Amino acid sequence: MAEFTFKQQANTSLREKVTHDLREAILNGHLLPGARIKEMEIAEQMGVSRGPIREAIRQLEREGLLLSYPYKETVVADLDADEVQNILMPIRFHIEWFVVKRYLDKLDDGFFGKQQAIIDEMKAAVANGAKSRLVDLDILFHQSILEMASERTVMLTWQSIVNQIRLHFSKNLPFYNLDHMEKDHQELLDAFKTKDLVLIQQAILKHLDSDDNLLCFAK
Amino acid sequence: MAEFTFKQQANTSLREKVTHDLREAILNGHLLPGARIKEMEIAEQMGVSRGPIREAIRQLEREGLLLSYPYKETVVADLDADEVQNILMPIRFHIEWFVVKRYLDKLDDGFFGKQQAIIDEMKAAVANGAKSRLVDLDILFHQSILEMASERTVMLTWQSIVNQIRLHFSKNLPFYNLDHMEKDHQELLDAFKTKDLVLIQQAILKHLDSDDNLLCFAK
DNA sequence: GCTTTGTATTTTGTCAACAATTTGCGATTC
DNA sequence: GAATCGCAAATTGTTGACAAAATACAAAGC
Repeated sequence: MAEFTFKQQANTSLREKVTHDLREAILNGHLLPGARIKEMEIAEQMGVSRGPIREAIRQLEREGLLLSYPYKETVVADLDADEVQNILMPIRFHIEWFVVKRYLDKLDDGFFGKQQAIIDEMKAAVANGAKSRLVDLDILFHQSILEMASERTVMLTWQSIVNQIRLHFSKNLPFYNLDHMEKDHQELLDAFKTKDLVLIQQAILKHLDSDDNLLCFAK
Repeated sequence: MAEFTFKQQANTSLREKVTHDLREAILNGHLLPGARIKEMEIAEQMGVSRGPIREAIRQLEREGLLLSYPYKETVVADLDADEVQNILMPIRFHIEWFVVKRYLDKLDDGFFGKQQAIIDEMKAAVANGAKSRLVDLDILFHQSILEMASERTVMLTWQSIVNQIRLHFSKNLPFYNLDHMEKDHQELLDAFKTKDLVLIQQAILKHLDSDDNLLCFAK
């Protein structure tokens, strides 16, 4: 039996907690696109000084969630559905394909089990109408693929797009037909299980397309 | 004739100047990968306080040039040539293709003239052996394509990869055969001039490949 | 000699005050 | 009454001081 060890302490700085809370507020729709971010207001509400707030703003600006105009104001960004579909989603597809191709040998039963558990929870979430949980599960499914690689550039690229994708889906959830969700991801997972790169590529491409088609107002 | 107007004042904050100078120091190789960034040291050298330095660090972290470990240190990132070639360059290709496809009507003589001027300067730079200028010109050529769109997501994505690409090329310049440079870009521009999307796509794909093949140690 | 412990130093993280800039608004002028 | 000006308030930008954490290193114990 493995010897007992303590878990690593979190050791998160205030800045990271602020970034996290501010990000969640945006993703959960408590701060809507166009809403002005006043540093002092948020600092008081959180009970911290403006320093960590400002650093968080710089980070979220890069994540595409905030727009900052020097000396003027910073506001919550608005996303263009078309840009998300035609720029960010294909980038996600691309890095996913890169990782799967390169780390094919890491596609083991442990991985498949984890993915299957996510899909099963999707099924439950669809049944319960737990829509926001579905968005999280979708992100989780795709992120866990990328985490196999744990390559810096992969994760950095992912982080620079993931929250825009998440916000887009949260915002447009009413326009999506969620019933497909479980089936689409199951097909993707089944393709992974074959370990056949041709089949996997086809499945990823199809997954991308299916997302596209679900968007009612797609151009 | 157009009426005379004054140019917009720069109105750059200290934070932005610090970010710029720090970025240039990294791109010009004055701060090598692994080098530790000490906030106080840089603040003293620049004659500013640590606030703007810290905000610049947050930004450059997101640009992939710095790595920050909370409560410990931040160091200059090292880039994996393979990741740049297989992740970042295809992303560049992708957003370029997206922009050209969508803004085909903006491909006018003014645009072609600007691009031709860049290529002409490439020719001169190759002749003079002005290598670092060549890297700038390559970036400039591709950036001016994206600037046609002035779409937020396009520019944000570009900014999150451009400096990694620039650093990669600066670093690996000795391994590239620069003679191709002018010819490759001329082919791309000629394809744009046809306004034929099939030809343009072929040219972009070929351009991506040619970059790939120039890399002597490519896997 | 090697490990462990305590301590000084260095460095990062946070804060609260101050400066610079923008914005809102009322007074003034034509 | 519309435009301009000047001032006050609000907000962002910057700073220097203080707090917390990590590191380096010497001393103590085995």
